[in-house]
Amino acid sequence: MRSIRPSVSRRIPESTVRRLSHYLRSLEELAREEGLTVSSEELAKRGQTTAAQVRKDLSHFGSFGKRGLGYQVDGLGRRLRQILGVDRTWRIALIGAGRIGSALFAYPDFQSRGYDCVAVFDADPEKIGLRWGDVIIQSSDAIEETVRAEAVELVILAVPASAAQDLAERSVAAGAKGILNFAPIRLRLPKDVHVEDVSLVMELEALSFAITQSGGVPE
Amino acid sequence: MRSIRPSVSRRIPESTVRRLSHYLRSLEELAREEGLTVSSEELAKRGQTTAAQVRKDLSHFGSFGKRGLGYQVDGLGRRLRQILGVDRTWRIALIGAGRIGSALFAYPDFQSRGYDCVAVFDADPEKIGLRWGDVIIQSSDAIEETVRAEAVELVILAVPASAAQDLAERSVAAGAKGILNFAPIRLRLPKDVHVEDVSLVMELEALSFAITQSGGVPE
DNA sequence: TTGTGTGAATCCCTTCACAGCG
DNA sequence: CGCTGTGAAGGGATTCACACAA
Repeated sequence: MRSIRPSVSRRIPESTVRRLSHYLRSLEELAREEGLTVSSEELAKRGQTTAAQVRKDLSHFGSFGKRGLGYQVDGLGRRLRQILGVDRTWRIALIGAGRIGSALFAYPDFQSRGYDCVAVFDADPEKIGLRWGDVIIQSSDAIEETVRAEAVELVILAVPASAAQDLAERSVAAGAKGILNFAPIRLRLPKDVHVEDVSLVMELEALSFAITQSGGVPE
Repeated sequence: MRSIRPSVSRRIPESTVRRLSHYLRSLEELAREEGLTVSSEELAKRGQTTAAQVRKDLSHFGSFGKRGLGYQVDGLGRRLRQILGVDRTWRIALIGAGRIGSALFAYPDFQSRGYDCVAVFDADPEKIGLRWGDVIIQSSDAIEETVRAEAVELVILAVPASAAQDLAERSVAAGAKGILNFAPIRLRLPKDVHVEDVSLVMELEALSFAITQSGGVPE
């Protein structure tokens, strides 16, 4: 039997993926309320984009709508979850049990959205051995072994910049395929490893720039 | 006297701003090490882009380099700080003193990069009155008054989605010009207010998508 | 000779407009 | 008639290539 997963030859830009996430979020809201179908118009309004954009985005993956009617809310939701790869559970590990790490660990949407944190690592001897929920914090030395043994696919890196590259490389060597990186450096990794950077400083600088440019700050 | 700030008529895309941040980061590293000049080549390598892109990005704001030589590290750094608007102190407020809020508050780069947190708000009566560093957590009811009185320009919103829109509107009404939004909703605000969204779920979904699409998941 | 600054060419994303299906 | 799906057009960002300055 052929693959049932909508996969695609054309390279899909990051911006499209972001919008797909938005559409999924909108569909989840709609499902909670009522409405069996949505139009691209309605999805566009909620996603802060245009109807044509919605249709084009979806068309990369197939024809999910009915002409004259719109899209079925639950049907499209299921397809989007398949497309985004969130119709399954992902095994993730958290590296860094500091402030950001602990905030992330407690983030309610992780578990509920199928991201199952199966390991936590930290370099601080004071933290090693502590129990967080179902997992016990391990030494960073155990990364290779545990990532491999637990079949961790995604790693959340919440450590200082100085440690990030090394820990990332070791995670990847042990089988991790994606990294959500909070450290303020650009990781150098094989190109088949996917990295998403979250840089608070950069976000703030983008705000500073926008406000400065828009003439709020004279002289 | 005319403005000394490099401001520009052409609309600068978000992606360019991101790269400018990267260049600044690279320049700071270079300044710590040695090297009085850098080439666009070198900046490109560190910023994960191309030399032509570096030159094009900078050319939007002026001619900062010397032909045959490159860019002066400290000089370009100063210009970039001006361009990004980080050659000054920004008064910010943190709304939401939960896990994410407290992690952000303690984030060392905030203070060191000129973001001065002058107020913290929370809705939880247990938290109101607590002292964090130099500030005392206030009730969310005080947002209008304090944002105005303290001349807060930037707000970091780290509250549940259900409260975000209201608190954002009130901050803006009191004078805030930019919002760094951690709540998983699209805020609807006047278009002269700048919003940057940080959505952990979306970042994870982007990773899931990339891994799924790159054929890691057969069948 | 080296490396910037920049028009021109290219590529890619978004928008348009409409054919076609329900 | 309503709304999707999609080729074509349009617009913006990136890349190319080279004149030119040090």
